[in-house]
This record gives sequence, C-alpha cells and structure tokens, in this order.
Amino acid sequence: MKQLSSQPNLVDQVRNAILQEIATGALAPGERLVQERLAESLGVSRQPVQQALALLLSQGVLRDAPGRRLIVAPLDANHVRQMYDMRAVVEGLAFAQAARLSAERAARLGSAYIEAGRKAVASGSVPRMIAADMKFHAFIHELSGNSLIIPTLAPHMTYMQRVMGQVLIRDHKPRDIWEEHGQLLQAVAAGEPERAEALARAHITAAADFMIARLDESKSAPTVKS
Amino acid sequence: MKQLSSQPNLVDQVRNAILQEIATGALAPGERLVQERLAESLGVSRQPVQQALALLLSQGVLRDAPGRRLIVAPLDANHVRQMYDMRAVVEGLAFAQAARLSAERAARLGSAYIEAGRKAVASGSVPRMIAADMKFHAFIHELSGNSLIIPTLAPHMTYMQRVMGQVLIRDHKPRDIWEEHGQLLQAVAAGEPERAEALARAHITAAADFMIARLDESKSAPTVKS
DNA sequence: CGAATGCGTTCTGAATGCAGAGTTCGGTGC
DNA sequence: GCACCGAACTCTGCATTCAGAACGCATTCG
Repeated sequence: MKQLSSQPNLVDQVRNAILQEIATGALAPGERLVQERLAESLGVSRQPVQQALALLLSQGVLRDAPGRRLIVAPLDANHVRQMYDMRAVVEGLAFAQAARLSAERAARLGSAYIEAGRKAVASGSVPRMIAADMKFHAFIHELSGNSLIIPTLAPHMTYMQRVMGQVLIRDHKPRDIWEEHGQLLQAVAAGEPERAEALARAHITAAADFMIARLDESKSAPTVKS
Repeated sequence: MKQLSSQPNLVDQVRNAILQEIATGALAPGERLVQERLAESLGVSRQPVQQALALLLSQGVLRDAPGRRLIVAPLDANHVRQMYDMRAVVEGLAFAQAARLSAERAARLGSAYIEAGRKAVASGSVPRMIAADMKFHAFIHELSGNSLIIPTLAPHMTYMQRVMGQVLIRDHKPRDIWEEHGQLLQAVAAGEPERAEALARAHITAAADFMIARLDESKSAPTVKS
C-alpha cells in the first residue's frame, strides 16, 4: 500500500506560502514582515509563523533589520553572483561524483530528461522549462550519491527561484540550456569526472551571467512597495 | 561605536547548548531528544527548545525518526566523507576567490595566523590547535568576499566539530597542518587562484582521510546509550 | 500460547497569554 | 520653528495551555 505520505506540517506550509509570496514579488525585497499580519492572513496562529520566519532567516531568505525587524533579503547583483559562484562549485562536485559513481545509470536514464527538457522548450511554457531544468539537476544530484548536496543547495535554490521569478516577471525568455545539458550528460555517462565538473561550472557561470544581465535591465523598474 | 552584539537569543543559547552536548558525546548518535526533558534541564520553556530543534533538524544535526521523534543524526564514515567532499569544493572556492580579490591583504595579515597556529601546536593544547585552525579558515572566508561561504559551511562546521570531538575524546592528536596552511597562504598571497584552489582541496581531502581513519578505529568502542 | 484490541500515558504541534523592548507621535521648552 | 522628551502603542520573544497523535501495556479472544 502506498504511504499516504507527509503530515502537512503547518510550519512548512507557512514557510512555503511566504516563499511563494516572495518569489512572485507580492513581498518585495526590503519589505517588512510582521508575524501577526502573516498569521492572520494565513489563518493560523503566530506560533508556526514565528518558526517559519526563523527558518527562512537561517536560510538567508530573510534578514534582520534594525529594531527587531525582519525584512525580505535584498536581491542585489553582487549577492546573486556570490550565490551562483557557490552553486557552480557544488554542482561541479555533483556532476563529478555522478560521473565517478553512476555513469551507467546516467547513460541509461539521462536521455529521458534531456528529451523532456527539449519538449518543454518546444511547448513555450516557461514554468515547464524551469521544472524540466530543476528535474535534470535533481537527477544528477541523486546520481552523485552525496546526500548533502540537496540540503546545502536548498537555500540557494529558493533564492534562485526568486531571481528567476524577478526576471521572468518582466517577460524574458530563459535561454535554451539543453545543448549544454546534453554535453553534461554525455560527460557523466562517459565516466569523465573532470570534464563533467568543468562543464558544470561553465554551465552555471553562464546562467549567472544571463541572470545578472537581465536583472540589471530591470533596475529601471524598481518594485518597491510601500 | 561597536555593536555590543545581540542580546543572546534564548533559542540560540539552547541550540548551542544542545550542540555542545552532542559534540562532547553526552548525547550520543541515535539518542532520542525529548522537548520536555531538554526544556526542564535547561530551565526554559519548551517553546525555544522546539525552535532550536527545528533549526538543528534543518541543518542535519538531528534527524526524524519514526513516530514524531527526533534523534541525533548518526555519524557514519560515509556521511563524514560526503561532508568533507562538500567542504573541499567550497573551501576551494573560498581560497580561489581570496587569491583573486585579496592577495595583498593575505600577504600583509596572513602570516600572523600561521604564526599563531604554530604556537598552538607548540603549546600542545588540542583546543587551541582547533581554534587556530578555524581562525585561519575564517580569515580566508572573509578575504574571499563571498558572504555565503560561512552560512553555507556552518552546518558542516558543527558536524565537523562533532567528528573532531568524537575523535579527540579518544585522545588522538590532530595532525600538524601548518605546513599546508603556509603553502595555501603563499598561493593566495601570490594571487594564484588555481593553485590555491587545488591546494585547498587537497588540504581538506587529507583532513577527511585522517578523520575517517581515526573514526574507523573508534568503531571498536560503540557508544550507544540506552 | 500467540495475536489483536482497548485504554491510559506520553509527547508533540499549535493556540493563546503576558511582559518587555522599541517605535511613533504629540507636547513642551528653547 | 526646531529639538528634545515622554506617553501610548506596536510588535516580538517566551511562557503557558490545550488538543490530538503515537506508544505501550494489559486484557481478551482465538
């Protein structure tokens, strides 16, 4: 019988709800978060809200502000660059380890992901493209056998989603990454860790350049909510 | 004026207290944590304890167990290896960036740290050696200019402390690392990011080998508390 | 004798209450 | 008119309380 999985933790639900608000821009960077307001608008007590905020703070999504306040962490280009730098080396590790340990599985299962990605691009649906991208990377993370990669990257992924959200709100198309993904998969499947690592780093760095360039463009329309 | 930093949050205090217990082995891996017990023995209410536990859970120090339970995450060699793999690439980034951005400051300020480290070794005090080691790395993290390195590494550092604690309980001496640190500093000060990164990775990998070997030795004395 | 079921106990997640820190805004003196 | 001061208010952190879930044990039935 199927595990009727997951007690829907209130704390997690609240956390995701807040994250959602931030990713969609309903909560702008720099905006203040008030426990009572959030609790009321989500229809829960302050307790789970407080815990969710503490979690988000520890993951860098929120930031302390003078006078016991919490604000949405700003989304400056410098910070984005640093985040991608981090992600580049971690993904490098993931791809290298995947090539070392799971070349065979990569060869067997990988092409389905590439296929799905190409289809998503063909469909023109941006959310589908993002989902396919994330799935491909998640696949490699799993192949790497390093169970720390996902939790380590998790805070950065939420941040990345924020960046993507910010960029795509302004109706830009994501670049087509499936050529690069194809090469990456090939290197992994061939069991060449060094090449896989180098390609992965280049891949993430390219993504960073793309995002930052787009982000700079949207400087002209600063979304500051009063 | 200096921020007379932070009224010590109860949550943080509790978190550190629990971490301490774990690092010293007073709370053994696999042991269950009960909010009420912790709260009582620390003289606080369950509320901050609950938050601290949630934090530690999200950082991988604790783990969910069947039936709404929390246990201390086990300390198996495989996990330790993965953690050091992660740390190796992140430290690689830190040293590379430090070499790129702050070679001059490294040259000017770095030798003091090496000096302090050598003195700590000469003193024979293990805690002083560990402290000097951590300080040297923290110095480089700061030089790297990437403010994400410290928070990203933080959970791993606590885990590392656990490993060190476990190993040193058994009265092993840490290896002398200051020769390696000296070379690392030299590469950074010379502004050679590639060499600094390679050395950093090797440095961390060597540390991993050392720790894991020692950890295997202590397999013979499994500390399981009922 | 072994397995299943009901009941009491234990523990957790969430709601509510309370005191103190910090902010804001109106008043007062210069 | 401007700066300083204090009172009222807002919000947070922690404590306490409450309800429900899981566990273990004893009892009962096959």
